[in-house]
Amino acid sequence: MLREDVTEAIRAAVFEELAAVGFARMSIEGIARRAGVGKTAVYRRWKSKLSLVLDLLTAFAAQGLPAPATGSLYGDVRALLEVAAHALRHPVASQVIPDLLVEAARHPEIADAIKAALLDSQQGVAAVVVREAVARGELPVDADADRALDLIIGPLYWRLVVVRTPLPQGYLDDLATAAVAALKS
Amino acid sequence: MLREDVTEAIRAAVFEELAAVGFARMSIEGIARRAGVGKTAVYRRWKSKLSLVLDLLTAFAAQGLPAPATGSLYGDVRALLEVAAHALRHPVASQVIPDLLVEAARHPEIADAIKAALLDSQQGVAAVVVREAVARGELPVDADADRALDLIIGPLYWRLVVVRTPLPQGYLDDLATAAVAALKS
DNA sequence: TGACGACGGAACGGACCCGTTTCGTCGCTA
DNA sequence: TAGCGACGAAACGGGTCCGTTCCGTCGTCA
Repeated sequence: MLREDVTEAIRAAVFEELAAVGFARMSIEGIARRAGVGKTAVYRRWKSKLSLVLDLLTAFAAQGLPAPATGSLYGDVRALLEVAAHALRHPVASQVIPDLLVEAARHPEIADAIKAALLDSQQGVAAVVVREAVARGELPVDADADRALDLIIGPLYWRLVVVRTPLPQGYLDDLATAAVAALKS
Repeated sequence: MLREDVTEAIRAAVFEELAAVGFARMSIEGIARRAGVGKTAVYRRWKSKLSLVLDLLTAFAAQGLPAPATGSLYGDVRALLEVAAHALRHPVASQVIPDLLVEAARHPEIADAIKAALLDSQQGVAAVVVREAVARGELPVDADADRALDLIIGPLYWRLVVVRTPLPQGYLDDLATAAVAALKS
């Protein structure tokens, strides 16, 4: 009989707190405070900070990711970059994702959850894109999907999350062209 | 008249503590404990956790990074990847660097220090590599050094730090080939 | 040999958080 | 309308860390 609106307020607060202070500094008291809720309401639902975050991640994983099907390798790559750039430009996501990736190195549960929520679906999409490009004859039959993902997402992630420099006009088109050239090499 | 051996022990402890628990969880008490030193010795030298880390970063920045000069674009790119992979495979560095990058979003001072310690020197090296490749006619005259760095380092960083999957045999060679193809596109 | 100063250790009051318990309130549902 | 249960608030003892202060020790230099 837990009230759903309270549950949702807590979930939202976790997300905001994660972005604001990061997993390491995040506290149950802080979450309850931000959610306008008693600590009891939080502990009634989750047993620790970690399970709270894992719950959020698995909910996110359930969404899945649609594979693009534009009919050309360039089009598919460009679409992938668009989706990724949109996600990584989100101020909250661009803060939360790297933070959790760092914590993943210390908490295997987080590593597993992130793998399930983000990496697996991305790798799945990359596999589909590569397979279709091979079927069209755009890539050799021994093309590797993991390598493809590295070449497509890597530069964008580096630029948006690590360097954090604004992208020039047309940069995604440029990256897509470069990635296709790299894939065919 | 501060004892240099104590100073050095503290610096080493900061590095280890940073790798073990991250900047957010790191405490002066923990550093002193790990260094086998009184808190007083730390506060006598630095005024806060932040200045401690900034000091470490600027010391690191002073080292600089030599630009490769192998005589070919592929050779230079391959050499860059080798150096970066060596650094990012280091268990301590691969923990500390992403952690500080995340904190950089919350502390402008850290962002500046990282830019000076890592990004600027890398961008400088990339600029040299691109300029020489242009001089050799391997790249068009309008080749962009920032884009080059994204294409070279991005996939490697993504793979080593985000996905954290072991690299297959010959993967650096492969990445170098792919990066060169991307650069020429 | 005496004075100086950095040292490690211990303690300070204050802050924050942990996870738990108790309380009175409020909104369901029977 | 009576009862049940989730709610927010507050307090609990216990923990860690903050930045500071005091102390007794030890090495150095005059």
